[in-house]
Amino acid sequence: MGGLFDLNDVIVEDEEEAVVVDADGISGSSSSSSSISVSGSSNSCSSGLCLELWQACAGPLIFLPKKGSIVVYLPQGHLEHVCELPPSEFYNLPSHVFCRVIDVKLHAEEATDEVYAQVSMAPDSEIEKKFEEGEIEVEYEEEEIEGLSKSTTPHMFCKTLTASDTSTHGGFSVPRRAAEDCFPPLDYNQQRPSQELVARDLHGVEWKFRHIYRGQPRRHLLTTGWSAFINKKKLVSGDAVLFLRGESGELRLGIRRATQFKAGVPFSLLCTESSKPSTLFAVAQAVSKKSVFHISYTPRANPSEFIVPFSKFAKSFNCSFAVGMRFKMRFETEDAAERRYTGLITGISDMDPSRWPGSKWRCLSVRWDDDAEINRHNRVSPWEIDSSGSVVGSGSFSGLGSKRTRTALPLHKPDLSVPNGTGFPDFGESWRFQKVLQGQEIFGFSSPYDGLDVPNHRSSEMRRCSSRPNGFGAVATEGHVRIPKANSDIAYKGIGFGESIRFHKVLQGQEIFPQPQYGRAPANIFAQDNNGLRMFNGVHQASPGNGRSSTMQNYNVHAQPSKPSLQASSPSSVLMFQQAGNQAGQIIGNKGEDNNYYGLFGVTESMARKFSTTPFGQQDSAENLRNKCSFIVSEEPSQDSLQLATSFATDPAHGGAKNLVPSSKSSCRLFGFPLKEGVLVAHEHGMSTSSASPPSENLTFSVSAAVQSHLEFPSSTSLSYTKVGGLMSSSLTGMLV
Amino acid sequence: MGGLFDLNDVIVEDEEEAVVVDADGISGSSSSSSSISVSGSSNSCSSGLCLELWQACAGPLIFLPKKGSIVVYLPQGHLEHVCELPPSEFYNLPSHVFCRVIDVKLHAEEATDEVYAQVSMAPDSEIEKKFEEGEIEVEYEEEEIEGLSKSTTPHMFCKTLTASDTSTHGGFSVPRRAAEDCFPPLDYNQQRPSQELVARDLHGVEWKFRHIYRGQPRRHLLTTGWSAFINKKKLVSGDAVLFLRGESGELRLGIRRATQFKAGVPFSLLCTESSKPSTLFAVAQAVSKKSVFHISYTPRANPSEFIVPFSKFAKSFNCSFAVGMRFKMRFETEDAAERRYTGLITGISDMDPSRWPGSKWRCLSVRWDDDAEINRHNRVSPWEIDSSGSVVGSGSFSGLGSKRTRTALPLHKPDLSVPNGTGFPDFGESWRFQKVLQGQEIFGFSSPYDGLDVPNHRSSEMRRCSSRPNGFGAVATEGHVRIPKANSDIAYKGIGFGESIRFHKVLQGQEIFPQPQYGRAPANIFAQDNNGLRMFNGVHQASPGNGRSSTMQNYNVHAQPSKPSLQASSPSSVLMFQQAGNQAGQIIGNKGEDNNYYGLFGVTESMARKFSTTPFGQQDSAENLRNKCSFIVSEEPSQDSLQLATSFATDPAHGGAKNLVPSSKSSCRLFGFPLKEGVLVAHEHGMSTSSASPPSENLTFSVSAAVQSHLEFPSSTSLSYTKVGGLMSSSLTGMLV
DNA sequence: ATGTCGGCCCACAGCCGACAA
DNA sequence: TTGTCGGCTGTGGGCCGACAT
Repeated sequence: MGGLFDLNDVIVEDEEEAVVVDADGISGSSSSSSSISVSGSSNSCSSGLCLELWQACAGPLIFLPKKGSIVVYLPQGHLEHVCELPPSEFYNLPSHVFCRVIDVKLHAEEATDEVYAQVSMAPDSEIEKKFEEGEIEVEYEEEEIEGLSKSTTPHMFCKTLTASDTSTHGGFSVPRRAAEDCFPPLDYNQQRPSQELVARDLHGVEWKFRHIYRGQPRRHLLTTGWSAFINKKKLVSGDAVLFLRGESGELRLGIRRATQFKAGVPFSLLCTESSKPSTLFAVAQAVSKKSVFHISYTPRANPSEFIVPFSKFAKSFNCSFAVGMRFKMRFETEDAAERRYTGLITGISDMDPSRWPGSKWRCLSVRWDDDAEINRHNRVSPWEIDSSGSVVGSGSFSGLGSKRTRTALPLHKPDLSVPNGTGFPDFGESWRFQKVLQGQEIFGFSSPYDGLDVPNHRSSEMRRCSSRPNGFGAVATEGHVRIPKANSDIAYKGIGFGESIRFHKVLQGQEIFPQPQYGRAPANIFAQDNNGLRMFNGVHQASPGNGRSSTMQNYNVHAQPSKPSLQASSPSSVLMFQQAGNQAGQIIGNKGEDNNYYGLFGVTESMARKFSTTPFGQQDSAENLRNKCSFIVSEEPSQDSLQLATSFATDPAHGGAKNLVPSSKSSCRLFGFPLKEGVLVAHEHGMSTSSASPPSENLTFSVSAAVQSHLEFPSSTSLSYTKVGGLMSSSLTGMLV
Repeated sequence: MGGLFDLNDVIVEDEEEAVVVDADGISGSSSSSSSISVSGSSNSCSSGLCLELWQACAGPLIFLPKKGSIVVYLPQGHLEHVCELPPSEFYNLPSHVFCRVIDVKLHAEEATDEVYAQVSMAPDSEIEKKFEEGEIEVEYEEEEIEGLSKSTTPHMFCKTLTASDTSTHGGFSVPRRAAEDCFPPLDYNQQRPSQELVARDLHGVEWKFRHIYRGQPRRHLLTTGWSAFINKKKLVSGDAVLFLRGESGELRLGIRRATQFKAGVPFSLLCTESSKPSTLFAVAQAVSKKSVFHISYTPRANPSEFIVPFSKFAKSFNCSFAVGMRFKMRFETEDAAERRYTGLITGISDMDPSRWPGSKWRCLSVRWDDDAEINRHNRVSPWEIDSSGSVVGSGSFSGLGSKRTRTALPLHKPDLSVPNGTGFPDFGESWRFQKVLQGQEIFGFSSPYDGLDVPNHRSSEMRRCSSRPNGFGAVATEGHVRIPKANSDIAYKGIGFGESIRFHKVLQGQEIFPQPQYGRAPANIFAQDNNGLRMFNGVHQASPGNGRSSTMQNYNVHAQPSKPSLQASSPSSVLMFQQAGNQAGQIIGNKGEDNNYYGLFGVTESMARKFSTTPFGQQDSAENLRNKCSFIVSEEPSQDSLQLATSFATDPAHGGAKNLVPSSKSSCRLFGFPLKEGVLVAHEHGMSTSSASPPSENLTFSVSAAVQSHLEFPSSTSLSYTKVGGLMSSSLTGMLV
């Protein structure tokens, strides 16, 4: 019995004390839960509740906003998240609110260890305006969106508890790898090596376990102290525990209860402390007054993603979705693993047509491929769909996801060197810009469809996806407003065109190194397979051969052998094109299938392919048009919008528009350069590639179409083109009657 | 081992289910606590939470208002009761609000079994008005005020748990009497008689215990099932359990946790569910709008009696309190027993002079005789003092409590045979009543003091105790408006003089049987010891020889051998006089001892003694004056009041007053007859004593003095003397300039 | 590699009368 | 009469390797 020591009386405190820790030293004042203030990407784990542990408990798929970052707040999602009858004021909120994250505090409920966050946000009208005008460029950092757990916490494991683990009869059987990876090494020379482990939970409470290596065959076990933990935490078979070894070797201990949305009451809450401080009324008030508001976010209790990173949201704006499209989505499986599921978009319609018409919240009706699964909504939001883009259906249809796109007509480029006072060109100025416009083009919509038995609706089915009924956002312009990295302390008042001067310089090195995302490796952008040009966004974590994301796997297989000229290594951030014969675009006008959208489409992949052979300048416009015009939907088929769309495409009388008609056939290599990516490139390459490209390559064009059927205010469409300080800026502005 | 049976698996449900029961069949909708609606004196105990059990758990001293009864709501007390910062509106409430009790729902907290009640009350301006005008007569039913447990629940016992009872080592030792009284009989022929007991707690949850009679010597024990109960309820040594056998033999089981106000957190709550629905703001709003409001009353958590039965409150208005007076008060001791404590009034002042000037809430500063005791306030409200009246101090002073008194000038007696339509005389009508009044008298204040070294303040110290700053209540009239019994469904609109006709009849039997209180036995009223006349209120439950209420014990000893003419048996409801030499009265003008009252006094005991030698008619007036003029206090010494007082006493020019000046030396046997007591007497004696007394003895006199220093409205003083229908009624009404 | 089980030990809940207050 | 204690016993927590997957 050598080496056996009794831990019976050194386990943990018996009292359930509320341990409040706050990394900022400013107490969260919540006595019933632990808390930590998260500022930026600070990984400080000194107190009980550390970011990594929180994120690990929340799960890898949980998005945690960062202080200073920009997010989109979705009232509808919030409504789903809380168990509160909203006041009528709440319904006056827009369907989405662009916000700057003021503060994020991490909490864990004292009783259940349920993780939640209290997020303070300030509606940001600047961002909103810029987004509407298409001036915000989506910065792509998946790390900001997805969880940090895997990348930043090397030594961790999560095990779903077995019946044996949770019975009173014995202890906890530690998987060998996990023990070797996370626990201090044992002296295996002893007959029964053992040691005492001390791990702190989310509240900073210490738990002590006897860790022994014994049995025949040998295995790692936690014995003494384990049942106390099980009992205190009320863990049952099916719940999961996770151990996490910090940098300095200290152990963290978290739990993930089994998701129990199925049969009625979730274990956790639905209506507990974490939902208290929200009070939708306060939110409604604050949002309408553009002042800071506070929400409580309990990610595991209700998977309603009502705070979405701006980039994810914006990207979804740029993606095409159509009935019949196939897609993938990531989910957490019951055993806390991650898994991709595929499904089919069966309809596109408002979730709540009366209260939030035009909202994209769960606007996609879907049917999942594996039917019997519950736990998944049959309505999803566009941004929930895997960012790698849509997946090819059964040979009949091609969805398109693009990494970097723009929204609609008209497009213009801001004056980078001589910003005006506001940072935005006003209406009068836009005419000035028109003079210098060049290389831009307006397309009508000619979108043959195939598959799905819906007859010729084509362009008449075009709808603009207006985020608000009054249709602001009808004019989208492209600017180069940079969204600062999430963890920055950059005052967001300062991010106007003044900053864009900096971009001017770094743009020098941009050239043909697009999208170096994730900061991990240079991007592999273009992959051409037998059928045409494909762009990948392959940042899925498919373990080769496990068959889970076989579709993506296949794309990788296709892409890699045929890699083109550019330096390419990791499959991150790759746009994906699909060859679909000569179909110029896919428009599914599935009239009436869902309640109030007749159909939805964007300028599709094949359209882009077609334009990809045009010379550079025009190319860019075409690409932008394709991207920006996706998701053009309005509530009713309107002759106005139809006329506008076709007039852009055909009427040369629109000021300067005729100059923008694309000629044809150029490389698409310069498509989709977010300015921020340029910055990243410059940083990564040390500004070393500053000279090669011709001046025109420094330009970024975008096209926005003002298509608005409800004319609550004068919609304008303008086109302008200006060159200032070596940078060309274009804007198309046209008055819509 | 015969007779042993295993109950281990039939104990109780392990799940802590919320059992909601409602005797009305209308669910209380509270899922976290049991509830029952109490209507009137319904003793229905069919559901889990029965009134008797609730009252037993609350304790015998807890007042539980009844639906339909009249109570006084005291905002200051409410403030002490809750843990809520009151809104400013709350401070605008009057210091006391007369209310009709609309509904009472009994609850018990699910987690702690803490009993609480949710009371709905409606401010009743009629009652308020009538009270101010002195038209309301205090009906005396102690049962309404005190708990019902003793009188209505015959088979019950309460035992404070010993260390052995609560240890895991053994079971619960049942006192023999208790077991025999409450439990089904055992078959004592068996060697170890045992049975299974099933008892339901406040929530209706069943608990099963093995009841065995064993050991040497034999004793009753609860074994199997007991520790489960202890553990579930988290009972510790010092807490008490109580068993209660209902009519149909079913067992009830309640707990009374040890009071733990001493060291910080009371076990129970301070801020739990029961305090939620109050929200002082809502109360403030409702009261100001005279609409129904709801409060939550947790009697054991905080002994703040902020709902007082009207009779108790009104009676306290009629009692004299003066600095230096000795008094008794009942308390629950730590072992859940009842005990009287005595103390000395050391000051009379506003508790919160700025916010509630003139409020009687805890207006008495007291010093307790047994010093070291905590748990007791050093400020008490007048109505908390034992209803039997004050107790004689250390030979220096005698307080006097009278059963039935009136308030102030002017007083009049209603027309018993011709009720007016409203049931209440208005001011004009009071003149009409004056005609039929008779036998009433007004006394000035001539109040020599002795004891306590305060110099000659006497009448100059006289203050009117105005319950509201504007001094309503300055004119009090006497009527015979009867407050219906609490449990009655009598519409309170109908309680006018019509009913008082009844009094007319029962008054016949009134004669000299005063204060048959508690409805238990004929009253022993007068007891004369060596030093003089004493009146007892001896309804304490002093177990002889335990030394707990030795003072009262002594009084009893004194009283009984010398009982006077009246039939007297139990020591209930006995007025007590104390001979204090020739000291005519005790007026302590302890100027400045408390903040804004210079002093306070009523017509004191010695005054009454002095008058007790006068012939009957005057006697009665004197008594009434003493009672009614008690608590005459104004914020400042006023010449007006002084003049008035002395003029009453000395000026024979006041109409009829000279007739009423007490001559001297008569028995005090007729002092202090509340009309209601007359009723009770009549009931108890079956109207049998209707003839013997001379006509004058059938009269009831009362004198009220309108002594108001702040003349916000014309104070009036009138005196009239009338004989109507064999009843003499007098009223003095004089206009005070 | 690890989930489950039987064997075993031991702490403690809990029933008993003895004893004393 | 009843509070506390020592004695006794049964239950179940919990550590162990065996065995099977």
